[in-house]
Amino acid sequence: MASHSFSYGTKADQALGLWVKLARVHALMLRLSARDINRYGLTQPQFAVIESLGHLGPMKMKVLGAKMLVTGGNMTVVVDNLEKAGLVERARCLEDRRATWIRLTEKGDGLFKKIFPQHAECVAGALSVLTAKEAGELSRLLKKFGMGLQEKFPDQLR
Amino acid sequence: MASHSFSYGTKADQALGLWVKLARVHALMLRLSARDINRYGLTQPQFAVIESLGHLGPMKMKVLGAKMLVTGGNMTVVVDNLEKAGLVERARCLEDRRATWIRLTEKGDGLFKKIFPQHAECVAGALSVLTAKEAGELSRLLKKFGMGLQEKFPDQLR
DNA sequence: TAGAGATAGTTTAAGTTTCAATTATACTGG
DNA sequence: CCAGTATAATTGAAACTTAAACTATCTCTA
Repeated sequence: MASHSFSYGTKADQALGLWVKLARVHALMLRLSARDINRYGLTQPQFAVIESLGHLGPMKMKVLGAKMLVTGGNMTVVVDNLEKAGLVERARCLEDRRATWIRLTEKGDGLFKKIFPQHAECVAGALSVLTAKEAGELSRLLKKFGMGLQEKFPDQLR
Repeated sequence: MASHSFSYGTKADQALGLWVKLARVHALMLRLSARDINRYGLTQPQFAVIESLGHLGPMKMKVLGAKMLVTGGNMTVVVDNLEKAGLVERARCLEDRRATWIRLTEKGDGLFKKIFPQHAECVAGALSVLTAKEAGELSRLLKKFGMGLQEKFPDQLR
């Protein structure tokens, strides 16, 4: 990108270059995905909550947050908005009264079943710019990358 | 991930799986990167602006926004905050009076020169969970992915 | 050359994100 | 048993993001 000015050693340069590419692809995919989701009146994080609950069943706020790599204070707002829309509901946890169960309402479950397959198609369409082999390889590398990060920086990643 | 409940065809499933992995790695990297940047009193997007200006020199709001894949309305706020901090400044563009040049102040340039190399090291450290060969392959795939998306969905990507 | 349409940047409103502080509850070692 | 500590969720403040509306300016064409 920057064809001039600075260089901080091959390794650091490569690393930054890769990070930029990763961020760029992520931003592009996020935009495509969000546009699709918006058509159903949901935001990206709202959809992520519905998707998690739809696939894995009711779970506590904390688990939901961990699944989304999002800090706690945040889930409250997202769930608040979904609750206002009548798509999820909170229920007291009896064994641990600090905790709260979140689950889809009937309406939420209906929405999930309706829009999820369409959204999956949308993502698949985007991914079709890669061959199956490339997608497989990319998937493998991303998995190793993610696991490696979790392992190497357990503290800095909360 | 979801070991049960739903399946929407191998292709869509794989696509979603890859998208989840990509989002996860991005979130992890973003967190590491942001923690590092915060030590210098900057947010991630503020740093991105300083980095662009530091590497490529003064540019207009629009170009800055495009470089960051961010909608226009947004740059205004980020630049506002950087201007308040005395790190960048606006200057009227004489040829086109709708446009504005953004450039680093002396203070902003000093900060850039000081923190950029350290941040590059931080990113390189994170990336070291992959071998050089893997990093090269990942970089290639991400590049192809990103270019492919831009080519296939020019409209949906603004 | 005047008017129509495009463009650069700002503003506004709603949502998301993080961090830090707070509340309520649970756990645990002396 | 109970004081100290840890945990689950919420709240509040500051920043970011988007989309849409708006202002000012430019450009192109009839």
